[in-house]
Amino acid sequence: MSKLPPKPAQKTRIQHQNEQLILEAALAVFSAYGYRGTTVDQIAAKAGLSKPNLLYYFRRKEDIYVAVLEHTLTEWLAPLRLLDREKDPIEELSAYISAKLELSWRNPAASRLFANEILHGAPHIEKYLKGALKELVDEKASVITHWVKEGRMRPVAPHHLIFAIWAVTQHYADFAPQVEALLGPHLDHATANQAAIQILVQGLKPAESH
Amino acid sequence: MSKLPPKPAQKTRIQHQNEQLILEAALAVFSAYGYRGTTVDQIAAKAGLSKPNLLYYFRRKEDIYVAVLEHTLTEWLAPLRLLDREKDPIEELSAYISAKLELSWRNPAASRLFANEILHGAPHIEKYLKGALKELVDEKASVITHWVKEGRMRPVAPHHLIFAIWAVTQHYADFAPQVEALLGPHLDHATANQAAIQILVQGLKPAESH
DNA sequence: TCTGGTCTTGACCATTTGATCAAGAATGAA
DNA sequence: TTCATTCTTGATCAAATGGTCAAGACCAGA
Repeated sequence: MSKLPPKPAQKTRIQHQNEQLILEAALAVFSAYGYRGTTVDQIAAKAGLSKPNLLYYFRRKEDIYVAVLEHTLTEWLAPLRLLDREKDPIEELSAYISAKLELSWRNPAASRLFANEILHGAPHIEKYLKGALKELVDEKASVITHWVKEGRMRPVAPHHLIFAIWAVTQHYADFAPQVEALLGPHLDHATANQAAIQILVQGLKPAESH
Repeated sequence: MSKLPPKPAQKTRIQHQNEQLILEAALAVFSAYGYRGTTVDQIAAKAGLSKPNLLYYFRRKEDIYVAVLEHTLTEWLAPLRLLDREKDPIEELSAYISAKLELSWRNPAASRLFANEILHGAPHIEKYLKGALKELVDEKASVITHWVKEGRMRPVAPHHLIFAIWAVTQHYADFAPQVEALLGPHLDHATANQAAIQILVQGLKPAESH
């Protein structure tokens, strides 16, 4: 919650740099071991700082966690904002799936951090889920409903469609060890991308379109 | 790994009963707080035993965890075995999705325990993933390929289809706080079930079938 | 160079927690 | 009832861990 760094609203060069180091290290460690499984020492070591020095920037372990979590949420949700009701639903949803998959490949740690938080009851982001997130999702759900009404896609429960897209795309990050164990060396981003789009979107094309 | 309970292969009535209590309590606590977030005291309290007494049945905390995890895997995978290559693919896959969803509603703790384990690198079940699980999944993937070859369903990457089904169905257990926050009181099992089947399976119907 | 604020750290503390153990209580077969 | 085995627990320990603090090093503007 409180960032600590002393009085001045103005950040020092060193402050900026070290906070960045800490956030990057914390993301890696928290996402790998969970909140309770992570020690302040681990984060400090990964960031190349001493433990007291790290605690100079973030007074409590929880402050680091919250900072990393909030820092991640924005990026993670950005693609959803792009859904445009004026454009073609199939193309829009396909693009959204691709964007989410790209995030999973590029930053799996962020996905896992988020998954872990929710898996354990989302104690730090309850307000966010019921506030900003719900607002955005409800809006995009209405876009889907709009598409359905216009006959541009088959009827579907919009919220559940969004859940399905999230579930499938984040699965490749969150369950990576399982995916790799089962696909072996055959794991290919392009193939996964194509399969995900086909599975999730094929059935939504309006009846007359093929 | 090692179960401890002394020499006799024969289990006492009390042994059987207390081990059961412990496994149930451990599933609840581990799935809620993760491995590191769980204390032996918590499990003992939930099971109604003293800590030393609990450690009489399972020597180490990790032994309890492994026992619960293995105990869960079998049940969790059972529905997949039922996929029958001789029957209709759409009906078979729909039934599989329903069965998996039913598990998520009935035993979300098991789903979360499993998700947490994989999320953190699957350190305890690596062999299982690459062994028994891979074997089963490869076999069922070949069933899907068989269906495709016979033209009974559209071409699809079989492993990715299985991933998608897992992802969507388990999402309702693993991300329950998010689902509830976004659906509010509108969360309805039947609706979710219908939506999941439609989204995942609709696009797989062969072209001429509608 | 001087100086006030910023940054860094070794030493330390209190608490939590996994695990042990000896001693006693309960159990059940003969 | 007897008694060997199984079961239970209060007391205790060592290690891990989040967090503090005082003292010193460093930095940048005047």
